[in-house]
Amino acid sequence: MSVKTKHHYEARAKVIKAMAHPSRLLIIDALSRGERCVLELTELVGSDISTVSRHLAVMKNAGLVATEKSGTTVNYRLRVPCILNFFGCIESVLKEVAEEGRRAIG
Amino acid sequence: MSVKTKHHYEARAKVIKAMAHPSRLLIIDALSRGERCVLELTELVGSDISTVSRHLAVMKNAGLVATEKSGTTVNYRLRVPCILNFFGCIESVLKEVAEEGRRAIG
DNA sequence: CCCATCCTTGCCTATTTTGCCAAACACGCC
DNA sequence: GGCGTGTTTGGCAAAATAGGCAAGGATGGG
Repeated sequence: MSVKTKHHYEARAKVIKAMAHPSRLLIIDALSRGERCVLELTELVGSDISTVSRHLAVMKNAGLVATEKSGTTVNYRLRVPCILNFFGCIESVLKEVAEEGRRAIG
Repeated sequence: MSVKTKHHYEARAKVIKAMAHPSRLLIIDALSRGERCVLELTELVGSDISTVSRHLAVMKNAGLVATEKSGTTVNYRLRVPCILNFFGCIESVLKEVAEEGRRAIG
């Protein structure tokens, strides 16, 4: 089954790191509804276009997204849709934390 | 459904960030097979115990793990087992990347 | 009370990440 | 070739992260 070498964990971590940023999660969310070019994503994220371009480069390098050129614009799409399943689990983590907070108060 | 405020993405990112490190993935892996104390995890990870303790603190703060004291030792356990489902998806990302690499060569 | 054990925290340094601006690059069009 | 639009990259500064050592709790045993 799983081999669990140090390198293996590093490879996994690289993929997860590529998601571990608010703007990148927003981008994933947007891409889950279809392809988007850099400019569109820039408007959604609200950072400088160079910043968004770099976020996308990180995600692409990790294998999360793929690109397709169309004239002068570059369209990004999700490459492995199963990452969308993460969010349900993340929500339940947040929910647990919230409940704990509530218990601590009341 | 999902509200998608900036704060929402930050909260999600915090949880994912808490996983985005090789040692922390190793810890999650270990905890998936049962509770472990700090010392046991330290041996598995191979870093200084203070480093491991801090990794655990980050993960706890994010809601990934919970603790239970037993005498002088502190046992950590996974709090939300669904995060284990991530790994299957991560593997498929890595597999895609590997295939792409192979295509690029041959 | 003192000690040993287990864990966490303070402090410091090295590294990585993030983000912007400006410059470069790519492409289609005239 | 020159221009405009869309994207990436170089360079830099600010901030966050990681890791070790040493010091500081906490807890149970004698």
